[in-house]
Parts: sequence; structure tokens; C-alpha cells
Amino acid sequence: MPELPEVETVKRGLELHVKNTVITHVIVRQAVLRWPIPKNLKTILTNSKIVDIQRRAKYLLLIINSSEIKQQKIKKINGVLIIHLGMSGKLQIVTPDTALLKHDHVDIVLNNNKILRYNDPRRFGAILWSPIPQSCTTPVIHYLDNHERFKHLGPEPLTTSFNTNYIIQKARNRATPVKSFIMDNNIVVGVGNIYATESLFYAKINPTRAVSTIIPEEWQILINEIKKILKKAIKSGGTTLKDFTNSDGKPGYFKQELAAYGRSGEQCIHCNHILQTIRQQGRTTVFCSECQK
DNA sequence: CACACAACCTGCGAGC
DNA sequence: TGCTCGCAGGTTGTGT
Repeated sequence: MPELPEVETVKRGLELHVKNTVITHVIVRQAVLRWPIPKNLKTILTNSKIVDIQRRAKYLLLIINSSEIKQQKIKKINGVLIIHLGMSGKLQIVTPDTALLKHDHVDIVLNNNKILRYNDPRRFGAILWSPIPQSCTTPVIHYLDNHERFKHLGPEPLTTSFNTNYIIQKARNRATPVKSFIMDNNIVVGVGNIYATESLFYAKINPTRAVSTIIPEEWQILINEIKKILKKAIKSGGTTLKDFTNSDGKPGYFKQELAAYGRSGEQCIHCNHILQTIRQQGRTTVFCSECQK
């Protein structure tokens, strides 16, 4: 379901509701998503405080730190609840009277009378726990750089680390088609099938081109388009194809701005030629063979 | 190492 | 109405 703009939208929507709340209860109805949900999740999270919510790649990070809670039983829990939405995951704020739906796998009940509810029909998503040593002083995001699921990840696309020099050095001597390359999390994170398709369309680069043949000027254009489109999509609240919703259950409005993705057989907005579909590494690519060289 | 592809799983729309 | 087929926003693990 979600690429970077959708996950960022969810993060921003959740922030107001969950930041500085205490978890009073946890219900796990389905023990396994892509991987098993930690067995002791309930023990870890109950009476713990959510001090912050962050995002790395398409992962949402709930920062948990309970050493501040002043109760009779003072818990010393320090760690990150790592949440991935996979293809079909949703994370929504609901109230206790909200009817339970099929695939509502996890409820995290908060002390503000709200519930953070995870729903994921395909179960490609993940909920993981990473403890952080009390002695750890580095920011959580950096601490997670060594985590099994994070250590291979490339830079965030909206930072200056994702730049022309970086990409040229990564692309050197490689034959990978440019579309697969920009969707590769080792190279840059957060760019999925929709935004890879769109940015190549606007950069007028054929998705099948081997990355070694792409010249610096083209990389510059492509990187700018990726950044531009991701930012624009975040402003629109992400793309809803059929069922993406933000944390309030509302869809995103970027779909109406898509120029290539989902428009196979329709006319190119630049030259009126018919957009074509091909398959690359098992994913659909739509492009204009006239504009994209 | 670099690359292609199957696998994980459910739901939905198209076509018969 | 109901069946089968193919496809869907992602990521990992395998095989060549």
C-alpha cells in the first residue's frame, strides 16, 4: 500500500494522538504478520509511554520510554516499536466503540480513550520490538542503523545525502534498469512502484535504461523529480489507489495527479501517444515510449 | 556480486 | 451467480 508519502502522512496524523500518551492495554489477535509479533509485546508496552513517533524509510517508529512514569511500579522500558504497513496495512486512531473489522490484528489502547489499531489483510506488514540500552545516548534513528532490518538501507530521498554524486558512484558499472535501481532500498529508500514510475515519466527517462548509460545531467533531473514528486504527494496526503487511508480514515488526494502510473492505454499528457505497460522485476511499469528516451 | 524471480497473503475486478 | 485468472502500494530469500 504505502510508499514514503503515505507512511509520512500516517506518521503526521498519528503524532497528535499518540505522542506523550501511556499505553494501558495491548490486544494481539493475530500473532504472525510477515514475522511473528514479539510474544512479550503486551508486557513490554503496558504502562509504557510513547514519547515520540518517527519514520525511517517506510517504517514507522514509536519511541517508547517509560523510565519517567511516576507510579508505584516504575518500569524501565526503553526501545522502539517498529511498524511496517507492507502492501495493505493501515494504522488508525479509533475509539473504544469502533466496530472490529476483519484483519484488525493489533490494538494498542491509550490512556486518552483512543486506540491505535493495526489492520492488514495481506499481512505483509510487520511489528517488531527493538530494545535500546538505557546507557544509549545516540538518537534512536542512528541507533537503529545497526538493526538487522535497517543496516542495509540507503539514504532518505528527501535529504542531501541523496544527490547526484552519490547516485553516480552507486550506478558505476551496473547494468540494472534504472527503474529497479531507484526502487532498490539499498540505493535509496521510500521510492516504490508509483513514485518510481512517475519520476521517470517526468524526467523523460526510459525505465529500461541500464543505469551505467545514464549521464550526470539525467541523474540530476531524475533526482530532482523524485524529490519534487515525493514532496508534492506528502502535501496531498499521499496516493489512495483503492484503500489507503491516513490515521483518521481519510484517503490521500495524489491519485488525480498521477501522469503515468495506472494510466496504461491512455494518452501521454505531453505528446498524446498511448502509454505502454511493461513488466520489470515482477512489477508493472507504465511509460511513454515517445517522451522517455 | 549483480540480477531475476518466487514467495509471503487476501481481495477485487474482469471475463467466461 | 459463481468460478478462475491475474493483478495489487513491499520486502526477503533463493537460484543462476
